[in-house]
Order: sequence, then structure tokens, then C-alpha cells
Amino acid sequence: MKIDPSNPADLSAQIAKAIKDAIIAGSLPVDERLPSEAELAEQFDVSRPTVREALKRLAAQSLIRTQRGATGGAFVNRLRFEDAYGQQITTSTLLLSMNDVSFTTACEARYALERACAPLSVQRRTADHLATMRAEAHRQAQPGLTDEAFCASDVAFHRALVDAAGNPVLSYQLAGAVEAMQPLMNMITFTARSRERIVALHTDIANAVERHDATATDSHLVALSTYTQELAQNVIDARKPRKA
Amino acid sequence: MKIDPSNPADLSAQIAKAIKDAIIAGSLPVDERLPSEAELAEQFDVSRPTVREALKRLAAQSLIRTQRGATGGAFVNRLRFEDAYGQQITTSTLLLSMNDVSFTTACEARYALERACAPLSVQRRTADHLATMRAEAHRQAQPGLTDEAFCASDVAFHRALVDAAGNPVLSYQLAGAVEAMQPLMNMITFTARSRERIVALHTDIANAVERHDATATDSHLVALSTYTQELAQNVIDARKPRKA
DNA sequence: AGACGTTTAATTGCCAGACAAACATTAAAT
DNA sequence: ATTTAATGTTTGTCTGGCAATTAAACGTCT
Repeated sequence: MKIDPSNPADLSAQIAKAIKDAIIAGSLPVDERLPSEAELAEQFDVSRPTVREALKRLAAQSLIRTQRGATGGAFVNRLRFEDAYGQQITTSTLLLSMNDVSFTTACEARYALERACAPLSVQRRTADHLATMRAEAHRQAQPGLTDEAFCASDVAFHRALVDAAGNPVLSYQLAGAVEAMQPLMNMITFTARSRERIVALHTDIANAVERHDATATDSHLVALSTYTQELAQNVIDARKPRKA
Repeated sequence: MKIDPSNPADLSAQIAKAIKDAIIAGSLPVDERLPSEAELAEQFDVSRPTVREALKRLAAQSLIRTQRGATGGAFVNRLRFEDAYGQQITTSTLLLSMNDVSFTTACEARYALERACAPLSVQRRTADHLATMRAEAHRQAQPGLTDEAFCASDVAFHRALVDAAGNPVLSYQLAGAVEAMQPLMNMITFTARSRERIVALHTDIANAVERHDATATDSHLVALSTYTQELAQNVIDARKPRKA
């Protein structure tokens, strides 16, 4: 771990990688305290600011947390699912916005993943999850709702469906797919809004989930996916003539 | 973006967040050059080391890249899927190792996601993807293979299956699920190895994919999932009596 | 002896200033 | 015109220091 080939620049990146590898390998267990910045500087034979830059890199990935004071220092952080959610969402959002991924591709991935989750959700859903889904569907039917609030409720509905599977790994993976789609869906609902249809489909899904009916849930999800793709196509068709 | 409430500590985190939000919001487009460290220090009214810590936080997330020299500086980085793969894999690995996720839960998530991907892969697979799958299956049948090499080939097989869907968003999501499972699978294959069975199932999958047979592919994936869970159960059962 | 306030030491957070290295531009020399 | 040298800009790193925070050690009083 103390290896640090003196060849190039970017010392802080090398130090960060060394510590990161040690954490991944398990030689630095959770809640273990790292040496103080001064000690690390001595070990790696660099200055303290360089060590600090390395530690900030790790902190940005939630790999460590720091604490001031006498018994303070940098501690290996237990990476929690909630922390990873946020990273996953921002990464997914940036990936979509920076790589001109088509709406079709993003939507396809999103519903493929959600359909993978649904059979488990149907089987294990609690009354709590079902209540959340119904509450969100009900909120979406209210007339005075802004577009942003509608989309947020839409996301909450689908997250409840995903969480009903009771598998935190799945919830983590789906978080990025569902939440990152929100800005893209916003662009669409502005022009081609037909909330009744979406609310109806959401209600269908909630009903099927309540009956533990996996087949019906899946077919309603497919219908929702198809409808979303249709909306996108309409928007694209409506925009092209203006440019041509 | 220049807002920086002077209340608490952690200035570098605040600055990093301000820049990050600007990138997400799109006010800093890809390849845009940020002001120099000295200018940023002046704008935020902090010292240059603090600015540098903030920039290192962003660099750790691949949000910026830096370049030395006269025309150098920090540039908004186009987040590529390949870069995100690595982050996704390490995050997933750490999540699994630090949160005592049961093998059952992880395996369930992994195969649920892969089964979601498979129908698309079956439909769109190219000869190239199929060749990769067959090559890996063939390699797995060779006798002199180490456990590590077998697992690596196993991962390569499933990644080929996932990539065959031709959806980079799905490939990105699945990367974490498939690759993070490798260490867990290693623990099992050490004791209860029956590679013939796995190779046979892989061959079945490749055959079904070649025939564009989604139903058969899915059933073989289910068989593989079931068999993996059985293996894990055997290992658990074999370990408990020793302790009790 | 025990409770309570004070000091002390360790540690992170932040800063000022400086030098080195890399790099592009410009000026000068051949 | 081409090559070479000078120059300026920017990041990378170092030195040294001070402030803020925190827990533990210490001492004092009841």
C-alpha cells in the first residue's frame, strides 16, 4: 500500500488509489482510522497538502469521512445504499445528457429493468408499498398539479414499485434508471400531456400488484412503456417539420 | 454558482458542489474550461489549496480533467460509459462487501437484471457477440483453467450476453451487477465446483441466443440462477455443522 | 472520593507565499 | 524561413504557519 513510484506527476491520485485499493482489498476495515495527515505525508514522502488532496478524492466517493479534534482523523466509511443512490443518479443523469443517448434507448433500458423487478415486487409487496403507490396515483389525478410535481410523483410511484421487491441491490440499480429519466420525461410531458392515461395505467398496475398478478403487472408495464415511446415519437415528429 | 455561504467549514466541498451543480445544470458545457485556480480562489474568496481540494473532488468523479501548461486548466469532462463502468463496479463491490448483503439477495438481483436484458440480446445479437460467448464457453471447458480464470471467463460470457442487447445504458447498469458478483462467486467455486454443468448451461444459452429463441434463453438463465443458488446453499449447509 | 471546570495535546481546516514543471506563444537569431 | 531562446501562464508540489475543534488529562472544590 505504501508503494508510490516516483515517476510521474499526480501524486495525490496515486495515493488515493493506494488507499482505495487497500479498502477494496479489505486490509482497511470499515471504521478503521487512517493515519493522520502528517503521518501519511511522512509515509508517502509527500507534503501534507498533497495528502489532503488524496483524501478529498476519497471523500468525494464517500470512501472515507473525516472528523476534527483530538480523536479525529479520516475513517473508512461504510458505504451505504442511500449514499450510493445519489452518486448513481447523478452519474446516470450526466451519462444521458453528455452522450446524446436517444430517448428510445434510455426508455428501453428503464422499462426492461423495471419489468425485471416487477415479478418480485408483485410477490413480496407489503401493504405499505401498495399504499404509497395508490397515494401517488391519487395525487397524479389531481388537477392543479404542476408538471414538476407530476413527474416527481411519477418517480415516487415507480420507486415504490421497485422497493416492493425488498431487494436493496435492485433498488440501488433502479434508482439511477428511474430518477435519471425524470428530466427527459419532463421535456415530453410539457407538450403531449395526457395524464389520465398515465394515471389509469398506474392504477391498473397498483391493482395487479395488489392481486399478486405478475402477468397483468407486466402487461400494464409494457403498455406504459409503449405509450411513453409513442409520446416521444409524437414530440419528435412534431418538431422535425419546424426545422425542415 | 458563485454563492458560498460563509457559515460552516468544508469550503472545498461547497465549492465542488457549486461547480458540480453548474455542470449538471448545463451552464458549464462539455470541454468548457474553468477559470484558473487563482481566479477561482479569488471568485470564491478562498485560498488556492482549497480550490485545488475542490477540483480534486470533481476529478475523482471524472467530472473534470486537468492539463498543465499555458493553455491548460481544468476542463469539464465528457463522462463516458467506460469511465462510469469502473465507478459502478467498485461502488457495487463495496456495497456488497460492506453491507453484508446475502448471496441470495445479490444473486437474485443479478439474474433478474440479466433476464431483463436477455430478450433484447436474443433479438439483436450479432455474430460477434455470439462468437465471444462461444469462445468463453469453450475456454471454460478446458481442464487446466484456474478458478480465477474460470470466473473471469464467466464474467466475460455474461458481459457479451448483456452487450448483445446493443443498449449502452443497460450494459452500464449490468456491469456493476455482473462484475461485483465475481468475488462472491469465487468463494463458492472453490469448494463446490462442477464446471461441466455450468459450461453446459452456457452452451445451451449460446445455442438459444443463436436461434433467437427468447423463451429457451430465459429458461436456461433461470436454470443457471437456480443452480447457483443451490451451490451457495450447499456451501452454507456444509459450513454450519462445523461451527455448531 | 466524586463532580466539575480548565488546560493541554492532537488533529483537521485553511491560508500565504514560493518554486518547479509543462506548455504555448512570441521574439530573436541563424 | 526555420530554428532557437525567452517569456508568460497554468498546474503540481512544498514549506510553514495559524485557527477551530475535540477528547482526554489535570486540578480544584465540595
